[in-house]
Order: sequence, then structure tokens, then C-alpha cells
Amino acid sequence: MAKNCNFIEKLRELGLRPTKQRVKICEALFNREKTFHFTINDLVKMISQEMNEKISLATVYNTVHAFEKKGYLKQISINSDKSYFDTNTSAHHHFYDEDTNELIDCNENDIDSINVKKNITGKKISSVEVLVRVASDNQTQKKFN
Amino acid sequence: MAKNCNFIEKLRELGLRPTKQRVKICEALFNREKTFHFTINDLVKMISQEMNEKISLATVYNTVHAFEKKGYLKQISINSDKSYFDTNTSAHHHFYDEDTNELIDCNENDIDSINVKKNITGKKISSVEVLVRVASDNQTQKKFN
DNA sequence: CAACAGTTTAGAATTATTATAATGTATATT
DNA sequence: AATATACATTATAATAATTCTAAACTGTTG
Repeated sequence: MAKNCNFIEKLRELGLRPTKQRVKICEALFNREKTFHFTINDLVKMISQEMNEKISLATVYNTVHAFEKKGYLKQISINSDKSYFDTNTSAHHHFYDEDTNELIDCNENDIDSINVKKNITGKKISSVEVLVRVASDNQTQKKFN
Repeated sequence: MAKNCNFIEKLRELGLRPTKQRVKICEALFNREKTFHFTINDLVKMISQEMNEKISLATVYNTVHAFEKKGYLKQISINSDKSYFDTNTSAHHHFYDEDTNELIDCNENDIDSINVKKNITGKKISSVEVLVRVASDNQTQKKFN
């Protein structure tokens, strides 16, 4: 952590102007040892509280989406109510704790590699994601018809 | 397909009053041969256009969520922008066509069973879902730091 | 340092969903 | 069958997440 990367250079390489807002957001997201999972709301709160900086909500959305488009952030699908992002953009899976709404990374060894046997003509697989939901108690499923 | 199940009885068994709106929604959802994927919006449109019935948006939300809570519908996580439901509540995986936003069921044979080796103490696995995204062209991922 | 294109911003607009409170209706009881 | 009551439906308002807009601002290039 605190690699103090030259975010200005990084941003420039991406073709994004290194504005002070973007650099701050980089510091918030990428100056970390561990993978970071967040919602836009988390991030805005973090920046304003921990970093004592006010960045417009729209700018945070723009920037996060710009980073996502460039492949430096990944969007994670959980239950639709919230939209999570992940600083770990490599192919990896997640545990989702339904009790605490916490998202946990899977290591490579936690899940055997997925073997997709179906092929859709004209399409390439762009990702294979596994979401393992865990909870204290389990519910059973029924069939209607 | 027109199994013409007795939805009134079914609803009653669930402890849900068989109102005409609920029966209509059952007809829209469960009178089908194949699994059906939909958003609330799709469903409302279908009911008003194809079935020529006007059911309040709030009622559709309430009813779909009631069915989900009872385990007769399943919510599927894709990209957060839309919330899909599935009439197939058994454990199964999905393909998601990023070009057309279409959701396709996986058969049992399309993906080998997932072996989850990690164990979270005090938690049970409540589901394991795989989402295979497909698209015409592929993007590569990069690392920021 | 001037000019320009790309950015930020506050606030409005949009979209999805949930809450509210009045009205309606299925069901059990008479 | 009429009635009471609890549960449902509805239109509308409220909330939340996200995107749009248009004006002001700022990196960058020359």
C-alpha cells in the first residue's frame, strides 16, 4: 500500500486528464494493499469524511465509470438493489454474505475452474463469474406448477 | 402452455388471496412451457398489451415479490441496471448476451457442477450461481497499479 | 499566456422501487 | 345472503440511484 504511484502519469496514459478530483479518487481506490469493494455511495462518503474533500456526485459517477470502461474497475452483480465495484479486475469469484451484505473475494483455489460446455454461435465468452451466497440459515425452493 | 392450472387453488395454498389481479399475473407467468425471464416492466407491458388488462404497477411489484418470497420466482443478478426474475426456481446458471441483453438458461449439462472449497464458519451456502457473459467482441482487462 | 477541448459542478430530470392512505374485495361468520 | 373484517389494490407521493444539462472551470497545447 501507499505505493504513492504516480497517478498523474497513469491517468495521462489512459487518456484521462489528471484533474485533482480524479487523482483523489485514484488515491482513495488504488492506494491499497487489498482488493476493495465499494458502492458509489461508499466512495463519496469515504472521500468526504476520511479524505476531507468534496467531489461532486456526478464526477464520482463519471470517474468510476471511466475507470470501469478502461478496465481498471469491475462491476459486480449481486442483488440489484446496490451496484458494487471491485478494484480487483482479474477474473475471480465472490462470496456474498446475505446477513451482512458483505462481499468477499474468492481466491483462485477456493473454486475449481468452471468448465462451460455450451457454445453460442457468433459469441465469445467475455466472463464467467460465480457468486456464492452464504447465510446463517437456509431456505428451500419450491415449484409452482 | 395452457395447462390451465387452478391458480385460485394454488394461491390459496400459499396463503395468498386469489384476487383477479393475482390470477392474471399467474396466468402471465406460469402458463408456459419454458422458463420465463422478465423484468417488472416487461411484465406490466405484457399484461396491459397482450392480455389487455390494467393492473397497477404497485400491485405487480407486490405480487412478484410475494411470489419470490414464497419461492415461486427467483431474482437473478446481472448488471445492476435491471432486475430480472425467473420462473425457473431450481438451481441453474445463466448466459447473458451483452449485445442483446438477453438472458439464457443453462441446462444442467452446460456447466459442470461447481466445487466450492472455501468454508465460511457459521454460514451455509444458500446458492451458487454462475453467470457467463457473452458478446460479439471481447475486451481485455488491465491492472491499474 | 491565450485558446480550446475536456471536466466539474449544482441542480434538474429520469428511472426503478417503495410507502401511503383511501377505496375495494375475498372470506368467514352470522 | 348480508355483514364484518382483514387483506389487497390503486393512484399518487416519496425515495433512491443514476444520468443529463448547461454554465463555469481547468489542463494542455502551441
